[in-house]
Amino acid sequence: MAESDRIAAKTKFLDFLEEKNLRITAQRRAIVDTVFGTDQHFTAEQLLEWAKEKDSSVSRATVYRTLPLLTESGLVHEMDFGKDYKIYDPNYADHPNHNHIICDDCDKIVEFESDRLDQLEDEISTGLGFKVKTQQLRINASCEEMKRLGECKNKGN
Amino acid sequence: MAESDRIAAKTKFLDFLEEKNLRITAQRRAIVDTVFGTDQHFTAEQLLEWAKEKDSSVSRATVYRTLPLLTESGLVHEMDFGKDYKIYDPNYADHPNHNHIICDDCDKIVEFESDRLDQLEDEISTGLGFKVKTQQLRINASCEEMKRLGECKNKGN
DNA sequence: TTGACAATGATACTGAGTCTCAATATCTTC
DNA sequence: GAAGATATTGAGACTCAGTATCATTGTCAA
Repeated sequence: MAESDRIAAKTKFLDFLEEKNLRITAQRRAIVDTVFGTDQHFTAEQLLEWAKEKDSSVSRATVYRTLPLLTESGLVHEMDFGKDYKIYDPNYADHPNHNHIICDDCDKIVEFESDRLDQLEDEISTGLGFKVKTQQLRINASCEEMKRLGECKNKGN
Repeated sequence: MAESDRIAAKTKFLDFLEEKNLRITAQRRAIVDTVFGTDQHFTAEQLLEWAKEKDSSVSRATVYRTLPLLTESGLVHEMDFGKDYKIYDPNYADHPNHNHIICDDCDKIVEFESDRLDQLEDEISTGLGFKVKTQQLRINASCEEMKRLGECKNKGN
């Protein structure tokens, strides 16, 4: 994410708070700076850890309270890969329809977009009488190609 | 699921146990009878409750130990709709590639299959150098059509 | 029947996420 | 810039799905 995009995302979030009559606090600033200061996917616990480095007063409760605001604002995307924690993606504002492949062996995540896929999903949902709210294609795989290239640091077996 | 399919699924699972040198116990029989005695999707806790009705000696631990065997055998499919519990689908042996739409309002789940979708997913994954293990398209939606028909017992708002 | 060991139940434990509540910070109004 | 209404906070208790432990029991091949 370019520096300008980061600032834009931050500004959008502060605007979002204002629109909802929510207050801009030091803790929220630290959290938002953290989220839009990285390109990486992260977990709630990671975000807590990183945000604490910026402002040690940030607590677990505040992180968990702020995450729904970030997803509601459309700037961060919440993902579920069947692990017992959720993964958050801060690159969502720019690419609102991208999907993910996760390597079960090394947890590597690759993002991709496909207009054909989006179109097909909409077609199917509408045909079944549903109004789509969110859709997530999750592909669990093993990165054969990367294994060959030595990029997949196979954890298990 | 027709009676014959239920018996076939049960038999397949008992064969699966035998192949892996696992033992056929009264508790496993009760669990398997329960799973293939319904068409419904269920949670681990529901399965525990139902199986206990057949054999009160079935414990939570055994249910949680048996579920991975059922999914590994390919007869039951584990799904994750972003809730804090997993949902299991006993109709998987017959329709190994079906996907799901869940209504966020009333929790109604509708299954669907699409060859075009499967094909497209494979194409994309292969193109990215991954060998697909499992793929799950999850669509969270609201069942507009059903709301109109009064079938969606809207829980929230 | 026996014996190796797979499987069991009870229960303690884990860990992500939620809730509570008294104390504090923000923001608006004057 | 004080005051007051109230949104927000941190600490820690709590929830709850799922896992681990371990002594006891059940299965099944020999």
